[in-house]
Amino acid sequence: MQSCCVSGTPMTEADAVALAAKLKALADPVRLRLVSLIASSEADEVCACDLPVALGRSQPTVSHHLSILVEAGILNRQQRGKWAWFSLTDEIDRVAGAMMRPIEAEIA
Amino acid sequence: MQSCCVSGTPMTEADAVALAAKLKALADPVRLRLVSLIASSEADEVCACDLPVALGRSQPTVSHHLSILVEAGILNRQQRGKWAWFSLTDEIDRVAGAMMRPIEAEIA
DNA sequence: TCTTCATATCGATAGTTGTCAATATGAATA
DNA sequence: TATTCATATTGACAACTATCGATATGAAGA
Repeated sequence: MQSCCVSGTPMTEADAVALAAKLKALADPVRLRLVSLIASSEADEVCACDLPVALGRSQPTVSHHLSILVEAGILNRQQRGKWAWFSLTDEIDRVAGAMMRPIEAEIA
Repeated sequence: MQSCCVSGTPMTEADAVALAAKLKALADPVRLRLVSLIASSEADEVCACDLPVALGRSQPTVSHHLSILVEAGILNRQQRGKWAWFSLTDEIDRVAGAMMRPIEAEIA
């Protein structure tokens, strides 16, 4: 039994479906860069207005990806004046640290 | 800036593509259950022969998912006699521990 | 209210994915 | 070598996805 799985019991079908949904929301290069842009930004948030240029995608495409991340509970959306600002949810902020460090180390 | 991203530099496009590929390999309920079955098994490996019943999928479908996980560097394949045995790669074992521990701690 | 502009939604399209039945491959044994 | 049986591959199909141009929505300011 691997060190990760203290319980010794395999994931249920329902748990697998739930976790797969979250991973699927993250498993796209544009969405990973969105999360990464926010996580590495000075104020921990970004304005949607900057993203089409930053990501090299059309405005509808960026909007599509943002809504997927919000839907998955990964991003918060906040309207401020004309602009929409996005930040990481608390849940993802907690998980992200543990996830990204070893994976980034692996890739490097 | 979030705690996860010490560097303060957002992910490059190439890094995002590479990480997305790994996450995509994991972002499926059947494949998560495969990984989970192996990680929680007594001997840290499973025989392919048991998987169609365990997962409720056809033999070709299971074979398809196994090959995706092997291709992504998540599973090792070892032929022993007529049977094929699958285990987690060292890389994934390391990452899995880091990923799952905080998530399990969260749940507990 | 009317205009402006940021963002979301719609509609379409090309590419990808999960699934299974049928078949091929390949290893052990008689 | 011939047979058996576990696994992989093929072929097909329905469902889903990333993308963009065009258009709608909705908020701020004139």
